[in-house]
Amino acid sequence: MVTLKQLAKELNVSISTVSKALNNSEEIGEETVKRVKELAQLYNYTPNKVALSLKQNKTKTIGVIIPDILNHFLAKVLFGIEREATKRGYNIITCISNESLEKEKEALELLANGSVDGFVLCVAEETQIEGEVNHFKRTIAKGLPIVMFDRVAHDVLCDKVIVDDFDATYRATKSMQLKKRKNIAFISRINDLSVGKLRERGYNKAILEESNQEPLVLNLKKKDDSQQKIKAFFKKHKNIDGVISADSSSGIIAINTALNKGYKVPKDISVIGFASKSVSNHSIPRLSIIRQHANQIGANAADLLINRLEKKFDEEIEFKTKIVKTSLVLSKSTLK
Amino acid sequence: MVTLKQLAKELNVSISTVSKALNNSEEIGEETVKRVKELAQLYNYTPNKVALSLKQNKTKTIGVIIPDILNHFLAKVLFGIEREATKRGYNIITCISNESLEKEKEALELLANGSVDGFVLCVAEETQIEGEVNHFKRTIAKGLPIVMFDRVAHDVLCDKVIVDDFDATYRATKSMQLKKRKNIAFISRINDLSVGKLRERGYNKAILEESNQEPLVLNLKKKDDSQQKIKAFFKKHKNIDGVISADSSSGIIAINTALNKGYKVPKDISVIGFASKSVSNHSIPRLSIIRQHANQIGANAADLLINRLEKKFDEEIEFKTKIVKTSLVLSKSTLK
DNA sequence: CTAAATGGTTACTTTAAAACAATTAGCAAA
DNA sequence: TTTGCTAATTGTTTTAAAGTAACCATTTAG
Repeated sequence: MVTLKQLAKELNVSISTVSKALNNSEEIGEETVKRVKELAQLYNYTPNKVALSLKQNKTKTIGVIIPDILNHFLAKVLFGIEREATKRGYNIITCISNESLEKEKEALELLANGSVDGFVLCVAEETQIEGEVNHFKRTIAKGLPIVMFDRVAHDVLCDKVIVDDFDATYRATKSMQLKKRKNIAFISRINDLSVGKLRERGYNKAILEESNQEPLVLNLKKKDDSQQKIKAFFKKHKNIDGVISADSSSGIIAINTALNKGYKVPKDISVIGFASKSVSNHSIPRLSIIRQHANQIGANAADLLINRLEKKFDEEIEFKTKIVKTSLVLSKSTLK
Repeated sequence: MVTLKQLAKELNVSISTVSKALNNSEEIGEETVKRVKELAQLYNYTPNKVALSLKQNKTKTIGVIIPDILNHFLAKVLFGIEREATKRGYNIITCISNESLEKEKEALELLANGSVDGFVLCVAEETQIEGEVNHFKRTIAKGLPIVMFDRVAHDVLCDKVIVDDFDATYRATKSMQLKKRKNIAFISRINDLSVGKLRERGYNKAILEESNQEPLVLNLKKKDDSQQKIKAFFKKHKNIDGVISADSSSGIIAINTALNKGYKVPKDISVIGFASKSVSNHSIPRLSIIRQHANQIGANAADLLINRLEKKFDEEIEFKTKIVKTSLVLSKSTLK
């Protein structure tokens, strides 16, 4: 890598002349500017990012902490974050908390030593279960803004981007009720998460609004064999005619299990699930999905953070909570 | 963030005394060391990463460029890279090339300005199609080592981590032939990729070793409706009794399509596909998979890079190509 | 001789370490 | 006992990493 120093030496001028010439300062003569720029081009000079960061006390880098990269939704959000960040001239440093509070803490502390200007993160499962928030507060107190997405800690003052989880399942359930479904079950593998609970509540509300319906919920654990559990669930509750699923796999597995047991989908059982378009292909008929627009969530989160990072000194920005609305995309796993 | 300077001022000693005391230098008195360490602890001092990077001319950061984060395999490799890197004290900066040559070039150049010490990457599809490699060579010439994984550019001298793609499909096909399958088809949505081609060749070899068998290949385009194409394929070739799939979705869709058409799986049609364990759940019976050990691939790639970064000046390490062997994990979509 | 034009010096960001300086202890000689 | 020297101990100064920018210096034109 060429440095200003080397260019200066070769041109027989001072370092600052080179710097100023490259930054189009008025103080440097036209001729000199030209000479400098030509040599810089020749050697493919680019300012050293690290020196710049040190001098300007900002890194143009965002720390992203996600609990699980294998979660398709989170991966997609990451994609959205990356794209928006890149567009605005930022890089992202990614850490994976693996749903662990300890790792989340470590990642925050590791990157809060000048490596990044701020954080975009999704709270780890363990953190949510234990209700721990001090590490977030400490980071913010250090002057590093945080934007939380999807799973958020409500008692931390920061920007947030969330999904209308409650509404989404409420509306999905309602839409099934409109088609005369009377025994709609709710299947979830994310009962420990804040969003999982919200989704269940949305479902519950819709069910309880019908005087003759009762909630019927199957909560799966991470280690459970979903196929078996769902199969047993269907066997126990023979009158199920609809399924709302809260995570990206349960819906698909529900359809396949129902088909396997001889039910017709959607005639006998209608299914709607939180999932992405690509996963919806994994069943025939295709799963009707609640799309979360993960891309947008990521883009919004990055946007909020960068806006805060680039605000002028005098302006105070209030903390915003942005809700990205889900869309119900009906495919053939539900009757039109 | 507290700096050495602030500590030094408060302690009435020089900056370097503080620095040395914190680094357990022999040159500083026991008493002073204690005083310094106590204050540093009190203020929660951590060395500024950026200043350290500048001074030591290394960032302890790896640039990771992946073509597609929504690809489950690639996401899993990223996970492996992240874990290994974290374990060895490195951070990763992630860029997504979106399968585009241009973006890949940009990412390389963007990060080659001192942001990272080296790269771990998977070659973008467009790059493979166009056979462009100069941007890689330029980066290596700048002194930034590259490790390529999965899709690699063979005429670039660097460390590589690959999968035994050819062998994997060869063995999978052979295993079906042993079970008396006579009309085994090959379905792929990644025909443009080097690995896709290798997988097809492995299949071809096994087929052509049987005098009375002919290759039967379905290449899907990205924009195709896989369900429809596969359905049509089955309709056209009614005697298919086995399917080998090269990508993570086709196998699942093949099973579901076969079931939908009334075939019994595995009795009438046996299916084996490249896929991950979690996806194999998306069919009943579960898809028999060729596991690529994406985690290990990532860990190996990070390992190779870090070893090279941390080598002593005098030692020359030869460029290695590590092959991570796939495992054939048979589930109920194939007969035992 | 002054002022505009141009470019150089120096300071600053943070850290580490080589080189150097100051202090003091210990010991020997007067 | 006192002086002087060496060497160990302890700490400071300086340099270096790459960059920007405030401030200062030189040159030349008018």
